Formats: sequence, structure tokens, C-alpha cells
Amino acid sequence: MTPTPDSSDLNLTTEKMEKVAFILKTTAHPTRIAIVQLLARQESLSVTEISEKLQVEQSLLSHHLTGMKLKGILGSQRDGKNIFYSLKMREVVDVIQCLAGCTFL
Amino acid sequence: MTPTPDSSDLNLTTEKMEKVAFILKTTAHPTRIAIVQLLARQESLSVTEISEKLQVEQSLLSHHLTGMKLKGILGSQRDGKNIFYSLKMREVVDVIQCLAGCTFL
DNA sequence: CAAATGTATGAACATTTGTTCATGTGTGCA
DNA sequence: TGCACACATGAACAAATGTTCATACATTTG
Repeated sequence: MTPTPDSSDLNLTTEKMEKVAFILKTTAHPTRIAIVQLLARQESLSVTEISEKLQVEQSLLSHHLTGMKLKGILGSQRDGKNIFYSLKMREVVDVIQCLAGCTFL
Repeated sequence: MTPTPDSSDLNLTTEKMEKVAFILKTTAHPTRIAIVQLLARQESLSVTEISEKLQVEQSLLSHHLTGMKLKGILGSQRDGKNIFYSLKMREVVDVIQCLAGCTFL
């Protein structure tokens, strides 16, 4: 019998560790964390809205957003001139909250 | 009254987001994830032991370990010729498990 | 259709990480 | 004391990320 992989198993395959690292890397940036925090509460926001709330220049923000979308963390949908981004991988919220809860940080 | 910061608050300060990003970055690497996984079960391991288990060359591993220690994720203690590393920030285990549990990864 | 608005893209560059290799340092033991 | 083992460190280089700027593309509006 092959050992059934299950989410509580501490034994990760090399491939899984690479994938986890990949997602962590994509999340590991102040601006991107701020984006996740925003979309954790707002369901969806346009680029302009995010740009204003975070005070991040359009082009730079766009690079962040398309990257996060590419890696499956965000999704997007056009509505007229605007493009609305939303959280697709909600687990990243927990990841952030988990560390944000650390008193020593 | 200043709004009391609490761990369930989704509203993070810029500083907190930077710190969270900092820890995430330090964790976001396959080898370092493997190290955390190992130390999640073993309490403490020498560099040689880790090196053997992970098949990672001594010097490279040492760089990873000292970095993680510097950033507060690991601690170390000498015993004779060996130096034993252990997990100091156990939250990173949860962070990893959280993503590892994602079925779509 | 032209202009305006909202967003993406790509090239260039800067900065940060990751890796290797040679060498240094601490500890125990003959 | 001198050698051997365990680990750290630093310089050099490689590769990945972050940022900026100019420009392109899509959609609405006049």
C-alpha cells in the first residue's frame, strides 16, 4: 500500500516543498501582502482602487498583480474600462494571519 | 482610545507587513522548508545530520542555517564538535502546513 | 473616429538571493 | 602540540526579483 498523502502529514515530497516555496515567495513582499489583506475584505477591487489605497504607482502595481494572478493567488475580471482583481487562493490569508499573530514580530 | 491591535485584526500596519514579508522570504526556499520540516519532528539536529538527510553540501547548508538563525527562525547550541539547530519560531511550521494542505498544489 | 481613461507590457537597470569554492575557527583526541 | 572533524565565513559569481519608464492596448465617451 502506498502511504496515503494527507494534509496533516508532516512528510512533504520535494515537489510539494517546491510548490509551497513558490507560493511563499510570491506572497513575501510588503505590497503583495497589503494586496492580499485588502482583497481579504473586499471581494474585488479595481487596479485604480488598489493603487489609491496602497499608494503604489500603476505600473508597479500591475506587475505585482499580474504576477500574483499568474501564480494562481489572484483572479481578475474585466468590467468596462476597469479590471477587478480578487483573491483566488484564500489560504494565503491564513498564512499571513498566522505570522501576523506572532507577538514577537 | 487607540484601537487595540489583536491577532485576529485583518488591519496590519506597514511595519507588521514588512516583518511578515521578511519571515516569509526567509522561509520561501525548498531547502529551508525541508529544514523546518525536519526540525518540526526532531527537536534538534546537527549540521552533519541535516546535511546527510537533505543531501545538501555543508557550506551551502551552513549559509541557510545561519541566515535562518539570524532572522530568528532557528536557534543553535554547541555540543562538543557539533552544533545543534532547533526550531525557534514554530509558527513557520503552521505556515508551511497551511499551504501544504492545499489540494491544488 | 478621436480623445480620455484604465490597465498591461517590455526593456533597462538596480537590488537581493542563491551558490560555489577556498579558507578560517573551534573542539576533541592521539 | 598537532591532526582531524564539524562548522562558519567571505569573496566571487550567477540567477532571480523589484523598480522605473516609455509605450502599447482596450474600452468608453464625445
